[in-house]
Amino acid sequence: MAYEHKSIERKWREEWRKRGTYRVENDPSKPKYYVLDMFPYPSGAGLHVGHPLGYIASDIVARSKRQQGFNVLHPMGYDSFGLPAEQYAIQTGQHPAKTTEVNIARYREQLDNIGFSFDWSREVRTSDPAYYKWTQWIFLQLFDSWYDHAAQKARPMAELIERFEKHGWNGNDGSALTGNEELEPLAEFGHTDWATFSERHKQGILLRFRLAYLSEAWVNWCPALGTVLANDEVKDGVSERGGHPVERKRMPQWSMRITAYAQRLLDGLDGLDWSESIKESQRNWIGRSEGALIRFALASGEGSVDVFTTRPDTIFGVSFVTLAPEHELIAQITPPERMAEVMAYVTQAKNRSERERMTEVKRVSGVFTGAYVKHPFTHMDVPVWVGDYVLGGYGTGAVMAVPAGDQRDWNFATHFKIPFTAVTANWDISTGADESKEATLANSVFLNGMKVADAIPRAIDELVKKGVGERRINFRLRDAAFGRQRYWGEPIPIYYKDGTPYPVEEQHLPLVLPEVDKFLPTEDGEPPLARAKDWSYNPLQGRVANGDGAYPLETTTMPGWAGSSWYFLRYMDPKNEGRFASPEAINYWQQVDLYVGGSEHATGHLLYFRFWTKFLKERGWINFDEPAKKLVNQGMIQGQSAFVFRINGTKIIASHEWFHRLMAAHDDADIKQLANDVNLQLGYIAFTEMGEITMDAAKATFKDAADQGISFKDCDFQNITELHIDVNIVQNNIVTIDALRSSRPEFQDAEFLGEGETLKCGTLVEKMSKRWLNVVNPDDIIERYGADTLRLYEMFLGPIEQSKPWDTNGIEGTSRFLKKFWNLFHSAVASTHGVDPEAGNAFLVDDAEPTKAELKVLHATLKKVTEDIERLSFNTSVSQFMIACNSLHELKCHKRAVLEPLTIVLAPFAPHIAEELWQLLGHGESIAQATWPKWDAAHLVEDSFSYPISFNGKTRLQLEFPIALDAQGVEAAVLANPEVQARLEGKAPKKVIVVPKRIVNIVL
RNA sequence: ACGGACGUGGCGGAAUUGGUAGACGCGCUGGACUUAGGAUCCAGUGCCGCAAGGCGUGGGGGUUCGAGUCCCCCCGUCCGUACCA
Repeated sequence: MAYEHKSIERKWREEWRKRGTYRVENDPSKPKYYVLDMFPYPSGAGLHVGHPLGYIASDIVARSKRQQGFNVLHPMGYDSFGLPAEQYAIQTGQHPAKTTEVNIARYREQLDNIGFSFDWSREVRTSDPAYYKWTQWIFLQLFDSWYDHAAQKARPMAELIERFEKHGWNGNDGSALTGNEELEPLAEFGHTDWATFSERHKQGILLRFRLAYLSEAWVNWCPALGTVLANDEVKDGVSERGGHPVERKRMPQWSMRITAYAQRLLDGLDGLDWSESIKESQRNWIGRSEGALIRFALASGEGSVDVFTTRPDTIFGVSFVTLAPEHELIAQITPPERMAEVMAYVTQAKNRSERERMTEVKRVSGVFTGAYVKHPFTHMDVPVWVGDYVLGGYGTGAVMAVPAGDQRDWNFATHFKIPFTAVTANWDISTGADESKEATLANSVFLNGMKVADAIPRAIDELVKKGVGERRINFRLRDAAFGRQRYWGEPIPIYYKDGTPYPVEEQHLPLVLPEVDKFLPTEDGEPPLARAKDWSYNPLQGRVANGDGAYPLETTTMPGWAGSSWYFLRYMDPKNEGRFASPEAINYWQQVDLYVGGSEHATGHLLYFRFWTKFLKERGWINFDEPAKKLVNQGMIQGQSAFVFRINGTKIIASHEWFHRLMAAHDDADIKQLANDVNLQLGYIAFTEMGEITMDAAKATFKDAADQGISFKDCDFQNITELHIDVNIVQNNIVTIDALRSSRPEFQDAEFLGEGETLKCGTLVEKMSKRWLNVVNPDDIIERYGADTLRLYEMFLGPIEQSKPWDTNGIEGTSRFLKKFWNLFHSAVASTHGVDPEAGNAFLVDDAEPTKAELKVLHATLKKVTEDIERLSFNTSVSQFMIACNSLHELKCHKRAVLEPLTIVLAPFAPHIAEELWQLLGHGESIAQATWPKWDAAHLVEDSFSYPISFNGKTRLQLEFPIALDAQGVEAAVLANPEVQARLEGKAPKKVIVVPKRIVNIVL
C-alpha cells in the first residue's frame, strides 16, 4: 500500500495513549536520563511552527535514550498562572482558571498531534492547588531561613534565635547577612537585651535576616498593570509584558534574598554545560566587581558618605563626591540656605521616569548640596553634589568623582566647571578622562610612578591602615521582588498579627486562592485578594471568614517565576501529597540531564531556578545544587512574510515583478507601453525618485487615461504601500488572484497587475506573528504532510540553536524522503525510466544476506546518527537518513537485516511511520522498546582510498591506492604516475607530504 | 560603549582533530513517462570561460607543505546589557 500519513499517525497516537507507552516509573536498576523542556505558558493564541522546535529536539533525545536502555523521564506540564488570563478575566469576567483550562486543552491537542513521547501521567500545573501547596511550602522554608555567610549556606531561623539568645548581635557580624541594605543598619544588642525585647521587636529583627522577607524597598511599580515587577520583567524602562511605563516607588515589599547567593551563582556557572551566551548573561546580571568602600567624613558634624569604587588608586584625583538623587543623606547634609534648590532638583530627578532617564543619557544635570566631606588623605574639603548619573540602586548610591580618570565624572566636572587635576602621567585632562588600565599614576603622593594594577591594592592597604576604607566586592544583582498585586498567582502563605508577618501553619497548606467578585484592585488600591470575604486566618483553624479574632492574610500573590523555580523536582514524584517529592525519587532522578528552552529566560527563570535549587540543597531537601547539567537554547523560527503592492488611491494591486517594472519605467513611452501590456486603463504613471528603488522612496501616481498631457509636476504623489498577505495562500512566492480576492474584503473589487491569473509576491523575513499574517500553524502542516514530516523538517532546517526562517516550500524534500523510505519496504521504484505502477504497493522485505555495500550504508548511518544525536546535530542526521535511503534505492536493497535497524534509529525522528513499519516487519511491541543497534567499524573499512593529489595545496587529480599502502609506497606510486610526471615537467618536487588515508601534497 | 554569537552558492545549510569547500534539501535548467501534473524518474546546477584553465568561505595581512577552521587588524549582521563608579 502507499504511504498514508494521516491514518497511520492517527492510529499510533491512539495506540500509544491506550498502551501507556511512555509512562515511566522510577527504576533504580536502570540508568536514568532526565530530559526537560521549559514548560510553556499556554496562551490563547495557539502554537505556530516555531514553538515545537525545542520539544521535537528533546523528544528525539528522549526516544533515543529510551531505546538505548535508559529509564527516561520526559515530562510536560504548564506554567498556568500568568498575566494574560487575568487581564482577560478583568475584561470579560471569565475566571482565569477557566481561561487557562481552555488554553491548556487546545495546547495539549496541538502537542499530541506532533506525536511527543511525554509521560502525561506526570503532568503538573503551577495553578493546581496540589502543586502550589509545595510552592507555598518552599516559600515557608525560605521564610524560615537565614543566610550564614561564614558557612556559605542557609540555616533554620531557630539557629539564629539560639545564637541571639546566647550571644546577641554585635552589629558587625560578618557571618550573617542582614536584610535590605537601604534600611538603617541594625543596632547591636547583647543576649541579655534580646531576652528583654518584645515579641514584636524580636520578629522585626528576625525579619531582616530571613531569605524571604518583607521590607520597605524601592520597587518597579507599573501603574498600568497595577503591580510591582522584578528587575528582569522590566526592559528599557517599560514592562516586558505589554510595554507599559514603569516607575520607581518605595513601598513594603516581599523580597527574596538572592543576593546572598550572588557569588555562588557566579561560581557555579563554570561547571555547567550551558551555552556561553547564557552564562555570560548571568555573569553580567550578577555583575561582580572588585574595589573598595571608602568613607568620606562629613566636614561638618558627624557621619560620613560611603562610596564604592573600583579605582581606589585614583583617590588623589577626587575633586567632588556625587550622590544619587535617592540618597537619604541629601536632606541631612544640605545646609538650610541651599535646601530649596537641592530638593527641587531631587524631586525633579526622581520624578523623571526610568525611560526619560535612559533616553537622556547624554544630558548632564546636577546640583551642589553646599556640604563638604574631608578627603581621607589630604584632609582637604571636597564638595558634595547630587547628580542623576549616579544610580541609587548600585553600590552605595554615591561615587567619588575623579574627572581625570572617569569620563562620566569628567563630563559632570566640565559641565559645572569644577576644577580637577590629572592623576596619570602624560595625560591632557582638557580632552577627556584617562580610563586606561595601563596608565602610570602621578600627583598621587605614595602612588606616584605605580601602575594601576599595583596601585589599587596599595591604596586599599593605606585606606585600611587609616580606618577609612576596606576592600569590597560589589554585586549588581538585587534582591528579587516577590509580591505581585494580582489575583492569578500563588497566595503568599503569611498572615499578620499586630502588623508582624507570621507563617501559615504547614498543615493548612495549600492556602487556596479565594473567590473574588472582581479581578481588580479594591477602591483604596489594595490587591484583588483584599476583595475576598474569607481572606483571613486563624492558626488553629486555618482559613476563616473575616471578622473578630481572625488575622488578615497577605494579599499579594507570588510572581510567575515562583512555580517554575522548582517544577523539575515535582515531575520526579508528581502525586506525592506528603512531600514535594520523595527522597527516593529525588535521589534516583537527580539533576536534569538535558534542559531545552528559549534564551529569553537567561536572567529570570534560569537564575531563580538555580537559586532555589541551591537553597533546597542546603536545607537538606535535595542532594545537588544545580538543577540542570546541560542546557540548550533552541533558536527562533522566523516567519517569512509575503506582500503585494497597493498603488494608494487606486484599486490597483501590483505583483512584485510589476512593482519593479513600474519603478523602472523612465519616460512616457515606457509608461504607455506598460499600460498597453496590462490592458488596463492606467493612464499616466509618474515617478519622483528614479535612483535606488526602495519601498519608502518609491512614489507613483496614476492619473486618468484621458489626461495624457499632464506633466510629472502636476501629479499627486502618493506612496505605494506594501500589503502583507497571508502566507498560507502563497506557494513558491506565487498567489492566485482568486485566493487574493477572498483573503481580504478590500481585494474583492481590486484590479490586479500580475502574471495572468497569479501574482508574484515580495518576501521578507520577520518575526512570526499574526500581525504580519505569516503565522504557519503546525496543524495545517500536519494535515497536509503529516507530523513525521513536520518533525523531520524542523530538525532539517538547521542547527537547533540557530535562528532561521520558516519556508514551507522546502518541506517537500523531507516529505519525499519519507515516501521513499516507505517504498524501500514496499517495492522497487523504477530506477531508469518511467514509473513503476506497482511502486509502493506490495510489502516486499526479504531475508537475504546483505551485501558489503549495503552493510556499509547501514553502519555509516548508525554511526553518524548515534553520534549526531549525542551532540544534538539533528539536521545532519536527517541528511544522513536521506543519503542512506537514496543509496539503498540505488542498490535495490529490501533486506530486513538492513531496513530493520535503520527503522529503529529513524523512530525518534519520525515515530509514526517507524512504528507502522515495525509492525509490518512483524513486531508486536512498540518500536520504543526496540534496542538501539550498535554500529560496527568493521563494515566501514575500505580496501582502497582515492587520494586527492594536490600541487602546492591545490587539488589537481585523484589517484586510488590500497589502504594498506604506507606513506613511502604512496609517494613512490604518485611520483611514478604519468599524469603527475607531466605536471612536474621533469623537475624534482621540493617536498612531498603524504598523510595516509587523507591527502598527498606535492610542493614545487 | 561593553560583552557574547556569527559571516560559506539564488536559499536553508554541511565540512566533528588544520587535510578533496559547497554534503543533504529547496529552487532553477534540460530530458523521460504521461490525458494531465503541485505525481514519479533521469541528467545538470559555486562563479568566470566555448574550452584548456582560472577564481572562490565578509576584506586585508600572517603561521603552515596545506587555512572556512589557528593568530593579528578591519568591515558587517544578530543577540544581550547599558551612566554599574
